[in-house]
Amino acid sequence: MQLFAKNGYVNTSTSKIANVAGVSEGLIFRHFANKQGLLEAIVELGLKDAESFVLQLTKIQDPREVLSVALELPKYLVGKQREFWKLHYSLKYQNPDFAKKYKNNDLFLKLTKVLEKAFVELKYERPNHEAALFLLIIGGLFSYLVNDRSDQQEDMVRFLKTKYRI
Amino acid sequence: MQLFAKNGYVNTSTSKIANVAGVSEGLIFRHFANKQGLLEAIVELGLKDAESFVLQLTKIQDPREVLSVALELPKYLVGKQREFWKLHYSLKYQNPDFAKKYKNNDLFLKLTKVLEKAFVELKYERPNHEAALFLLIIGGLFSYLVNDRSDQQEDMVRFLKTKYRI
DNA sequence: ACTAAAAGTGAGCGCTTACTTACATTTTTC
DNA sequence: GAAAAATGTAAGTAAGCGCTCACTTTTAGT
Repeated sequence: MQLFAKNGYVNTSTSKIANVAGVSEGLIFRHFANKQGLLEAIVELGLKDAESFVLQLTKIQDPREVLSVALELPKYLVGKQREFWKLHYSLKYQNPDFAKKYKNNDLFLKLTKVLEKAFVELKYERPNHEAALFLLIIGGLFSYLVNDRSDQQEDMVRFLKTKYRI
Repeated sequence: MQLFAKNGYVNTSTSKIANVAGVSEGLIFRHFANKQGLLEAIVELGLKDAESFVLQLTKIQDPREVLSVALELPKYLVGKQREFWKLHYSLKYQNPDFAKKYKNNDLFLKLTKVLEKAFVELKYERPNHEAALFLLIIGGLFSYLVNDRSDQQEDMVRFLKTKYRI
């Protein structure tokens, strides 16, 4: 994951991976059918964290709390698995197979529904649009962090919390 | 640009480029020092459009009109140069040289200042934060379009225009 | 018509790539 | 404790990569 995140999938050779991991190159191909298989195993592992975070969100009652915690999602996840999220963004625009698989992932769908419910309870006029906008903003916070602009991210989160009165 | 945008920089070989362009591979290296040089020439060309759009923005007087036109920026630019912006996003996470060069580009800086001025004139309480948020949202609209979700983009733009009362 | 520069060609070089294969060692199973 | 299965290795392989180079063709000025 470190190598893929740092140099990109295509620029990371299996020989380099084996070297850094301290095993022979052939072993990679015994455990995973091919290079893409290794990638998929890595991604699967990394997604588990995100899933458990969203699961926690669904259990929160207070809608303001839901929004507040959702705003912390980028910082929490990127802080915990920086390499994985860098990798995530690089793959999105680099690896067609990954992009396709990712679109079918229901993680963001779940998150949207939780946000929608919160905006309904807060009696916003158009909760589904508000949820979509909120998700878009969260995406922006992610890219702040992945691109090493955590100061801007902190500042923006603070501003958003006052703007949304949470 | 088409090939780079579709398959990524690393996955596009110079021989393929020459083949599609209908010239010999050697010619690429006579006109541009190397593969990276070809990329830079392509990017330079594509950025010109974006620059002229931002220049137009600076000439608009009415602050509401500034915001309204700024919201149309993604649709306008991606519509005009779809391949270029796909390429842009893929490079951002794939090509370190490009990412570095892009950070120093003052295009987004100019855009921020125009937005700040508009929010000052509209008497928003914290115009610089509002401008940063607006820019973040515009970035999200870009990624909608680049990832083939233009319906969502249209819908979101309409929602934002009512939300910002423009 | 001559000429020098510019534009274009394509074979091929050295190197790296993902992946295979033949073989050795360790672990599991009964 | 031996057979079987799983795990590991090292030395390959063919294909593809960016790039070079000796060469031919086209263009433009006198």
